[in-house]
Amino acid sequence: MSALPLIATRRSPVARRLSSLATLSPGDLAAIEAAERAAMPVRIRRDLVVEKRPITESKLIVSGWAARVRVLYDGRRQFLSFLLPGDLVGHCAQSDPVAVCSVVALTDMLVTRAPDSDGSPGLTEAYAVSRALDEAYLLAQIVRLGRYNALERIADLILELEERLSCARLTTGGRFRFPLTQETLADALGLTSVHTNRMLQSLRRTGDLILRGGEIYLPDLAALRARVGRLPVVVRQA
Amino acid sequence: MSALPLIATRRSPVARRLSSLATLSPGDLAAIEAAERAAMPVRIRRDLVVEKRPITESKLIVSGWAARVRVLYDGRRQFLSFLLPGDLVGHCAQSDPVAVCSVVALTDMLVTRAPDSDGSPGLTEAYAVSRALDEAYLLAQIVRLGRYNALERIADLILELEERLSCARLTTGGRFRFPLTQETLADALGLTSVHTNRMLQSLRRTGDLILRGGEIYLPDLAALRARVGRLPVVVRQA
DNA sequence: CGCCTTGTTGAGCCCTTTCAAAGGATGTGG
DNA sequence: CCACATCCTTTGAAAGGGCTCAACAAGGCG
Repeated sequence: MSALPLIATRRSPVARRLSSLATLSPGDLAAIEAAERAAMPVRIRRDLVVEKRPITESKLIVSGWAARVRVLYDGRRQFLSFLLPGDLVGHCAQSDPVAVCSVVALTDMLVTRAPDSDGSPGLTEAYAVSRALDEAYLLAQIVRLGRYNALERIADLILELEERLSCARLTTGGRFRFPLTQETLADALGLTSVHTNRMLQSLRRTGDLILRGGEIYLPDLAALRARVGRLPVVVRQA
Repeated sequence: MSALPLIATRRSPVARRLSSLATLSPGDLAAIEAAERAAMPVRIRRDLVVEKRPITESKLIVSGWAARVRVLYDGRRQFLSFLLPGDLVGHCAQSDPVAVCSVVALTDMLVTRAPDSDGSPGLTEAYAVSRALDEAYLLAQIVRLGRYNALERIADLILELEERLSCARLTTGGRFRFPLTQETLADALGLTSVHTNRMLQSLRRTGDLILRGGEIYLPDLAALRARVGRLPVVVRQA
């Protein structure tokens, strides 16, 4: 216990994100650490959840990216949201729930069972806030698809990912790992990969975005936010 | 109590919808009826919820239509979802929640405070399922905007509304009240009202849809569903 | 080194938007 | 019961954003 400050600096991305959502007790953090040690690997392109199948447990992403996805009868594909380290998968209050969409790993991942929140006000609140954020990001996705043009969609989504990764301290000054292919990006943004490619080039030409070796660098976050009118997502009172 | 069957036939749309989500006790139904008697009127175009303001209570729609909405800095508007009789507004598990979008009345409405679910397994489950459905309809909206063309968007949304209104028995054989203007429809579907108008005409010409005097009639639900590949939304095991 | 996935580029087309303007409803007050 | 205002629907013409369909380059991996 005397080493708490030291331990704090060693916290994992998952612990950092959940801590940013609610005040967690030492016991909560210990439970998170234990869960992380028990994490299981999931390979890229594997399904974490399959649409229409019963949901058994709530999972927690330790590392790697996943996405909620729907595939239409004719092969068209739409990513609904991205799932990042510290995000919950399949958290749900009702009995006998059924998955309303699939969840697929976009990278190799580590996934664990989410620590039980019973009896922990901190985890209960963190999970509730996490759910509220999930919903807020779904709404943001709807606005992007409904009312943003291609360039705005790309910029806004990338800014959102930066914002979310920041909660887990997975960014440094507008720079972060970006494992999405242009086709994946396109299927999230309701565009074709060809057009996504051209718009990314446009953002690069204007110097708004530098994308190289699976890493993104946004030199001027504030300017880019202003350009697409982006406000940070807030779900609770300061 | 001896008159239960009679009472059952008199159930309100709200009671019918909530009953379709979970098994409700006579006490639950009584609480719903009491809430309905205490309903307050809300005039068309009034806000039920304002974005960024704290959420105080959970509301229940007794009659009329509303919509969750976001307005961009430049005036562009996007409806996120429609709220129909029996739907909950502002239901939320975390502490100090803030509204992530506004909710505006699309018609004159009656709205009441949602009966407290503490101590009622039936209402607790009904609310949980209602939330799960809300999310499922958000996902459906994302797919519509991301991967459907204009005609498919319109048809799919109208089919969804039919499906949802059916839970409250507010439809009869593919016929139901439809109070949306074409501009509202357009702002929900990420289209312009001009194009929405033309696509509606197209659906009328092909006989898929009859729209007159604020009422819609879908002569062949099954055929229309097949045409847009629509499956019913399911969130729990049968 | 060769395969396979991912990224890039060009040209033409089409769905949807934009910008007007007119036509119909609906409701209110005189 | 008509006049008038307002909101909603309808129509036309032209432009544009994003798509389609290739084909080719480049990069990672076994």
